[in-house]
Order: sequence, then C-alpha cells, then structure tokens
Amino acid sequence: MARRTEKKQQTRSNLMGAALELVKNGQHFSSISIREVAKFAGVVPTSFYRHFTDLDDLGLSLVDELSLMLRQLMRKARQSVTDPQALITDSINLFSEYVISHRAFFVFLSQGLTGGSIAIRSAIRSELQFFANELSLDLRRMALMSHLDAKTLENLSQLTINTVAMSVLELVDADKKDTEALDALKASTVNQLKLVYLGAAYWKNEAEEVEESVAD
Amino acid sequence: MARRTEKKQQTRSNLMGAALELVKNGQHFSSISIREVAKFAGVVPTSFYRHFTDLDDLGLSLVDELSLMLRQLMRKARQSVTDPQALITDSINLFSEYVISHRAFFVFLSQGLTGGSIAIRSAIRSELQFFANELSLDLRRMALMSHLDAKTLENLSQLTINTVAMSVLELVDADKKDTEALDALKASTVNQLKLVYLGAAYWKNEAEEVEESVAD
DNA sequence: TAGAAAAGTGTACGAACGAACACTAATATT
DNA sequence: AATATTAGTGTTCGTTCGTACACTTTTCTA
Repeated sequence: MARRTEKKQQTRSNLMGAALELVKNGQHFSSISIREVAKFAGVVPTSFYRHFTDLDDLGLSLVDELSLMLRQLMRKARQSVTDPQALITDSINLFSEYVISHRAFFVFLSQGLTGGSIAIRSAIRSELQFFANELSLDLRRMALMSHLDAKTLENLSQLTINTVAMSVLELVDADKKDTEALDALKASTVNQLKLVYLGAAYWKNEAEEVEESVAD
Repeated sequence: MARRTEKKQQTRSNLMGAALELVKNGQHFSSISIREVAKFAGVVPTSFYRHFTDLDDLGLSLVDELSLMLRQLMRKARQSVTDPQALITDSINLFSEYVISHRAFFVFLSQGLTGGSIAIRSAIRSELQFFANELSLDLRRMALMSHLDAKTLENLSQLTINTVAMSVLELVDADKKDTEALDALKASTVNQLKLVYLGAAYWKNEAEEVEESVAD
C-alpha cells in the first residue's frame, strides 16, 4: 500500500495547490468552483469528491496545513531570538519575507479572515487567537512584561497580532518587486509596534492614573 | 421628470439594498450573481443592466454611498466631542453602536477589505487611508500630539484606524444580543487604543532613546 | 397631442455549474 | 491466482449563470 496512497496524496495535494493558485491569481475562494479546481489540478471533476466533500472541506484542510507551517515557523523564530532590543524589527523582517515568499497562502488566509464560510472564518480566527496566546506566554517567559496583569497582557498580544495581520493584508497586495514600498510597509509596521510596546512599558495596572496626562 | 427618475432611483436603491442583504445573510459579495440580486430586488435580471454594468459597478456604488455615510458620521462625532479624556471610550462606544445597527454595511466593507475585485478593494483601502489622514489632522488640531513628527503621527493614525477596523471584523461576527460579549469586545478595543496612545504620549522623535529601558 | 426616450418585462440561448452514475484500471488482500 | 478495494474516467442530468433581443408601459419633450 505504498505507491497507491502516495499517488492519492499527490492528487490531493494537487487539488489544494490548484485552489491556492486560483486564489493567488486574483479569484476569491468563495467564488471558485469544484470544476475549476479539478481542471487546474489536471483531474476530472468527479475525482475531487474522492478527496473532499466540497470546497469548504478543502478550505479547512488548507487552513490546517497552513497553520502547521506557521506554527513551525514561529517555533523556529522563537529559538533564533538573540537581541531582545531588536526583537520587533527582526521578527517583522523575518515574517514579512515569509509572507512575500508564500504569498498564495496568505492571500487565502486574508480572504478567509473576512469572507469564506463560517467554518473557515472561525478556523482562521482561532488560529490568530492561538498565536496571540502563544505571544502572551512568550512575553511572560522572557519576563518582558511582568508588570502587566493578565488581561492587559492579553490585549497587548491581541493588538500585536492584529497589527501584524493588517500588515499582511497590505503585504499580499504590494508589488513583490517594489522593494521601496515593501520596506516602507515593514518600517511602518515596526514603528506601530514600537508605539504599542512603549505604551505597554509605561502601563500602570488599574491602579492610579498615569501621572502625566495624555497632553504633553 | 420627477416620478420617473424617482422610481428609477428606487429600483437602483433596491438593487443595492438587495446585494447588501444577501451579503448580510452570509454570502460573500464575490459569489453573488446578478440574477440573485435582481430577484431579491423584485426585478427581472435584465433590468439590472439599466443601472449597473456588472456587480463590480454596483459594489463601487455601494462603497461610495457608505463612504458618504461614514464621513457624515465622523463629522458629527467630531463636533460632539466634549471631554478629551474620555475621547477613546466615547468614540469607540458611538462607533460600535453604529456598526451594530448598520451591520450589513460593515459586513460588505469587511469582505471588500480582503476579498472583492481590485477596484473595490482599493476603493475601500483608500477610504481607510482617508480616515487615517482625517484623524491625523484632528489630532493636530486638538493639539493632542504636538510632540510627534509627521511620520509618527501618520503611523499613530494608521494604527488607530487598523485597530478599529479589526474590531469591526469581530463586531460584525458577534451576536447582536450577546451584550456581554459586545461589551467585552468594546472594552478590549478601548484598552488596546489606550495602550497605543500611552505609547504615543511617551514617544520621543528620533532623538535619544527613552531613558527607561523596555523592561521595567 | 404626437412621438421620442427609457425603465422594466419576458423569452431564449449557450456556457458553466454541482452532482449522480456506471465504468476502467491499478493495487492490496487472502 | 482470485477477489475486493478504490483512485481516476467519461457521460449525463437538471439548474443557474450572463446576456441578447424584442416587447410593453410610462413619462418627458417638442
């Protein structure tokens, strides 16, 4: 049972790749058809049903696969952290490169974030939540935000993930070759995060108000 | 030429309303058809073409209309600002209520932010950019962020708009009747923005680093 | 008041859709 | 070696799609 399952996996993978490719080429995942995907994968429409019940099923499989990839990337990135001062810049640079070189994946995820079926959307949302939770744990572990209470730390993580997510939306629309625009985008994201973490550093839990008012 | 154009406007409005309703009921704008929209609007498919060349055309008209509404809301909100200290909370509360009571609009805008055609997407993006610019001007006008240089102020505004946009994505998915969840969501957004503006208050332009390090 | 203009109707077409069906061919099991 | 299993094929069904065309009906214009 070796070559058989191997070939099946290949076709399955082709189908998922085809869907991703169609999405990358400008179509919305909600508007592609089973026949289109099958055709692009070089397979007769009916074969699709040997692997997936419908496109939603395929979409969820895509989310699963991409989640796995991202989690592995994150684990790797965590290990290679050296200078905590350059943490934000390094992370964004690394991640941005990843997004650009795996554009189709992130186009799909972007689409699913707001569009798609409820199933796909919530799958992606909970994946974002997962990353936010991981970030909370990491910040605690690195003792970077020990003065924050749990709720504030959670908000901080969520805000971080959201900011990165928004930058992904712009990254996947940007021209891959326009390095100037890409750099500007990265720099903007980095500065936004620095703003956030500066705020976090000065945050006082519930206690008294900050002494200085918001106005200078 | 009164009743005639009036009725035409009515049909046009019905078509746009129908599209919005279909989107509100869970369909993605990219996946709805001209026939569906026409049927829902109580009009024969061909009549659609008397008003729009295709669904993209209708979508752009929707963006235009919604932009106008939002700009009016913003102008009104700006005027009714009283206590600068409660600015964030008040604004988010006001805006959240607006989102909830005009859910279909924001579902459409959310979808368009990541999905849709390039035309619709960029129309929505530039509308977001417009609001970010307006915010920059407002902050300057209120002399709240006079210590920030132009670029940082721009980043701050962008980050604010992005954060609000992300909260809209969650708001439109939330259960209208689950007031607890809604309140939690609003509170989370408010706290995130407070984090951001606390950071902005302590921001030092390019000059020396902040005296205190990031760790407390 | 006759007639041009145009909003909405009704029908009709070819193309593409999801899905069911019986089929072939290759592999795994016994 | 005989048999069961299953990935992929090929065809066909009813439905829905966008769109073209000729039409009715209302309203504005000259």
